[in-house]
Amino acid sequence: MTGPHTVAETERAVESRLGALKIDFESMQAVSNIFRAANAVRNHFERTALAPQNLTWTAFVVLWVAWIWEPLETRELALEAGISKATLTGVLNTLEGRGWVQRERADQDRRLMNVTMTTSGRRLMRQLFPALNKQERVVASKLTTAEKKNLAAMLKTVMASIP
Amino acid sequence: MTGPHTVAETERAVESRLGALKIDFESMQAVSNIFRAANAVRNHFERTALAPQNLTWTAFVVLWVAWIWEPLETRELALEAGISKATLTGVLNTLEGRGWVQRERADQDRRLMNVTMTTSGRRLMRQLFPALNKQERVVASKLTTAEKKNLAAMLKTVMASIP
DNA sequence: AAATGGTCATTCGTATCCGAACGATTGAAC
DNA sequence: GTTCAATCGTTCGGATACGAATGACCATTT
Repeated sequence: MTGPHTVAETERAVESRLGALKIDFESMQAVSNIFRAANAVRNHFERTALAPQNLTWTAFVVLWVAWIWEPLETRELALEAGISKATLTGVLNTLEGRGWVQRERADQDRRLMNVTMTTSGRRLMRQLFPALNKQERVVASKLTTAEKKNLAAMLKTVMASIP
Repeated sequence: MTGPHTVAETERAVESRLGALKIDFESMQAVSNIFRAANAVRNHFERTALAPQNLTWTAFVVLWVAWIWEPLETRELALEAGISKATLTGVLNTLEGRGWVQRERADQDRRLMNVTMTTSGRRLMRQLFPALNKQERVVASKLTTAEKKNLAAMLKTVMASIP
């Protein structure tokens, strides 16, 4: 995941292309490492805990949100999972096709769609979530408890800075 | 991006489904906030600095790596950008179609493909990179310089923990 | 020089991913 | 009771995203 070039090499290369233009390298490094870490961790999860069920990270997140908060409406599920409604439609097709969730049109408001887990889906998550948490422990194993909390807090600060 | 439920509510809901099973919530929060932050920042960039050119974050990263290190081979570009060779082929088709990069088969080794920027691509990046760095500054604006470095370091620690 | 094992970018198949447009439905105004 | 703006999930179009298979090419061995 990490490229072969060092930070210093990159800064020199940027300066040679922009001259005197001021670039905030601390912000750049902080942000780019968020993306690198997210990709690396995501790939690790898909290769380990999620591989036996051939699940993508997104599909797992949707399944997890549905497991925790069911029954819930599609728009809530998309918001909580952090994906668009359009994406959720496709993911739900996948998950429903494998028999892990169910869609039902709401009685009161016929526009809404209620999502619930199936028995098979609940059984899967009871086994899968601890397995995934074990991998979360692995990727965070070199951080102290205080550092994990600090990391989460700083990332929340970043999100709170987005207009 | 952030869901409507609090951390405490989530932990209660997990415990009600797993009973006595031990879950490492600190690791879980640290990891899940990496994903949330990455998605939020990515969406912000695509809505602001990248919107005028209708560029995705991935396409920008590929363009950036090519700009800094050109000429370079496809496999190096994929490694440095953090995507697979298969994905890169599609992204390069997009970027080459818009006239920002060029592909040329290497003379010595006919298997290799060298990627270079076009004049139009270099002009774009000279304008686009400072605009993006401005947005990086925005999302990191509530962190001190020391915190930015600390954040980057902890994320590198996470990546180094992946087997 | 023919065979072989390795490496390269691409193609294929499948699954996300999103914005915009769409049809169905709702609730309120008149 | 009928317009009408708002909201729901889905569809559509285009762009990622990856593993596996593929065809081209290279270097080494026979």
